Amino acid sequence: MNIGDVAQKAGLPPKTIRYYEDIGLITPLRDTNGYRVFRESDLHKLAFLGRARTLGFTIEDCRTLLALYEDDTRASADVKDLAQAHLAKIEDKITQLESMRDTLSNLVKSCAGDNRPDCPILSDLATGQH
Amino acid sequence: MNIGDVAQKAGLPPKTIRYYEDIGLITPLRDTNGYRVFRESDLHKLAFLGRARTLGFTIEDCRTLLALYEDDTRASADVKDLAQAHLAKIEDKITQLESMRDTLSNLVKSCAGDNRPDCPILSDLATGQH
DNA sequence: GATAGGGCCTCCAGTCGCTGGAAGGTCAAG
DNA sequence: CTTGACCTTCCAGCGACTGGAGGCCCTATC
Repeated sequence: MNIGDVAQKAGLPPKTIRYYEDIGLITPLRDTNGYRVFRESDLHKLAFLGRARTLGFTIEDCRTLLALYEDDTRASADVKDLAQAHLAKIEDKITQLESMRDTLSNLVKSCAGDNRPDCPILSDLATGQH
Repeated sequence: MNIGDVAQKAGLPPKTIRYYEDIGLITPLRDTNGYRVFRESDLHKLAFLGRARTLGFTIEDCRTLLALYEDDTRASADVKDLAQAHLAKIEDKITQLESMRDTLSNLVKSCAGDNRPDCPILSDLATGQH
């Protein structure tokens, strides 16, 4: 398989796949013409990576997850710990964003949105007073 | 005021303030010794920027917001549009993160987290099957 | 007057995870 | 033989800082 095929199948752009090789997440073979040659196992890893990234794991987390995946002597506790830590970060981010959303939506509601200059959004930003 | 004082008052690191000058958000004066000299108006702008950033506005949004703030002939509609667009992006992000959170928390729940290798988290990443 | 410490300066590099583009080799079809 | 789609490498840029090196300035103390 060439990079285009595997990109299609894994649902990742070729650029991303080359990048993953660069940082050592995968090591496809090479044809005599210099083209990358992907085995099934490479495709499998790429799909794994794609899903892990979709769940928001960092690249370094993905590296660890791949390593755990390939180690039959792993303890599931290690995977769970990683996932739990990541989950906690996501929950923090959600909380943060929700707070932004609440403030912003109040401000938006309170703004007339007409052609006059008076604007509670700007007043709030200027003074920090709600 | 020197950068240290204004950093304290505005709640922003000196590095960030220098960066804001670099990209033209503020233009403090200079003392004969080369030190930046901040006026009240600079402090005010920095506080404004800090609050806008806290609400998640991008730097370019902040630039626009500052410009609107300083233009008495603005239409509040322009501010509101900007805020609303930003709010929509935040809501999208929240939705995305919530989906990650839900998937992840299910996976975490289903994983024993002991010293055996069997792990539904890895199985899911490997196969895309829940 | 020397020195120590803190604060300030600039400039460069790195963060994260790609993404775009330039310049060029390869391959299959017509 | 040419066209066009693919592949290659390498370099630069995104956003919003942040860290660090190397060096000047200012004040206080000895």
